Amino acid sequence: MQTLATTRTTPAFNARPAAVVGSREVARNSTGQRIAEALQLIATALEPKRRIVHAGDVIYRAGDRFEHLHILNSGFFKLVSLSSDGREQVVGLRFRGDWLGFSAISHGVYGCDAIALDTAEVWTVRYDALLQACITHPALMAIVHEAMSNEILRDRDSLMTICTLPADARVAAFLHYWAESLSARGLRADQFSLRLTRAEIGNYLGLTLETVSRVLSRLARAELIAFNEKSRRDICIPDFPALAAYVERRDAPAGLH
Amino acid sequence: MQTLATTRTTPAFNARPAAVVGSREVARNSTGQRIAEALQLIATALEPKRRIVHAGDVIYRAGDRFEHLHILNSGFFKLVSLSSDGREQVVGLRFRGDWLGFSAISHGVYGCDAIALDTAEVWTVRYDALLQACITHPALMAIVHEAMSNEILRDRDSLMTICTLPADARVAAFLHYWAESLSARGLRADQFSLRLTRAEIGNYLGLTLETVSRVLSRLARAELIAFNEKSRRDICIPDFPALAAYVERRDAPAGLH
DNA sequence: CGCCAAATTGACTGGTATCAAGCTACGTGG
DNA sequence: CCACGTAGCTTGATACCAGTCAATTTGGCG
Repeated sequence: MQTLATTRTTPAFNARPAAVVGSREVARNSTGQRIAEALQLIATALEPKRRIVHAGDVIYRAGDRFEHLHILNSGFFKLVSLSSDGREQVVGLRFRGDWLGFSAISHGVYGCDAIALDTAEVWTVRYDALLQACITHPALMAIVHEAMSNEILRDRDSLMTICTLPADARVAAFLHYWAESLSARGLRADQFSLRLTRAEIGNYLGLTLETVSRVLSRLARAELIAFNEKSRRDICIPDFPALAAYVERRDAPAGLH
Repeated sequence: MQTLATTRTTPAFNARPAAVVGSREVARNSTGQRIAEALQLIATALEPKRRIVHAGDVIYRAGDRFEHLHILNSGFFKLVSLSSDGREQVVGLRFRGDWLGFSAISHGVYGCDAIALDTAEVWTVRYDALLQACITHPALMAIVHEAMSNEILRDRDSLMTICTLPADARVAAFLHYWAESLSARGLRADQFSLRLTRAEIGNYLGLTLETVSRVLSRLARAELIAFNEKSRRDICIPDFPALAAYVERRDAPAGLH
């Protein structure tokens, strides 16, 4: 990895302390609070259609005409793009409070498939109704812009992870991201189910499923993670800061041979 | 590359015929028209501050307080992110009509550096003024949302390129993207200057500068591109469809050993 | 002219992909 | 209840693409 010239001062970036809270807790950290407030406002200002979907359900497909945006009130989604020559790519993951469909605004057509990873509650609003409501509720416009802005930030983070990290660190970064997303929403982050197959994780990270599997085994051997006996899709993260440090250092903490 | 299950119908995706026009022409293709109209509206509704910047100039840095959005009226920019542990990543490129700073909305702080790649004209507007104007000019809100939506789409495309294509195709895809961006803005796309070093291209694509250099040499040998004598940063694309086909097929058209 | 950044090219290395075999969990039907 | 099929996962052996290291060339500029 080589540097790109241009001298600069280094901005201090941030890392919120990821407080692990019990799974039944109401979110009380700031991010969780903001998500809850945003959902509250959406609920009252827009009266979205609510529905429950199940793992594998598709709420829109690439090519479908765009008229609605969707907000995830609970559950997990993956977004999958398909290129004209048949390459498939997981381009994003979605959690409670996240929006789905922004990328369709510019072309009037969805650009990817949105697929539920488990049972989820989806709120749906008409885009034109949203625009109307944004004019009467400036706070709503702020929320929408914030959500789009966050999506852009998150995409850049993915790009950075994939372009600059070796396989081990990529998988560690993925686990870190997932845990942090849970934590920010007041869900327990020290023990959770991945809800993605090794193939899906690999695709998302630009790796093969075999590499993901090997890395997970290695991380477990190094005790940065642990598998639940029964179901190697359920993992524990005994020491979250150690995982974060592993991503940054990109070398093994004694034990990873 | 393996498939991710989930049977599906394949949406027909698109590819606008990239008309190559002379460099002095006013844009007449639809994309170029829309960019011109958007700029027009921004100019009249917002009266942005205009200024000229030069190659290497920085219009904002990661960590700077966010108050303004910027629109590129001419020239080229790169966006560079820096991770907390010092990894640098080119996370985007910007052309005429593109906005800069969306990713700062959610945190109130810019998340990357915006650096001019040559002489450029930048328009700057206060974000709060823009929000006001969006309420009185719904068309303006549509333009802003469209721009953010496009940015998200573009990021996903990058991710797909980097995750699913080998080095040769990535570089070809990059050239394709650059040429198409020029073409959409009414600039000549069959012959242009790259304005990025090999290191910057490599960083953007998740490759080393040596690999980029080798691939460019190979593409030239295969006559998919040609270098300008003097300055190997100026390239010709004699057969644009052939380049596009090369990206999709991901194997060499006779001659590339 | 001489310096320095950028680019090219070659030789070698190493990290992931690929190919392949076998294991585990789970659901279905006999 | 068990046999069987299948999807997901693990692990090993091998291949190969791209990274690393290094030497050299090219071009821009004071």
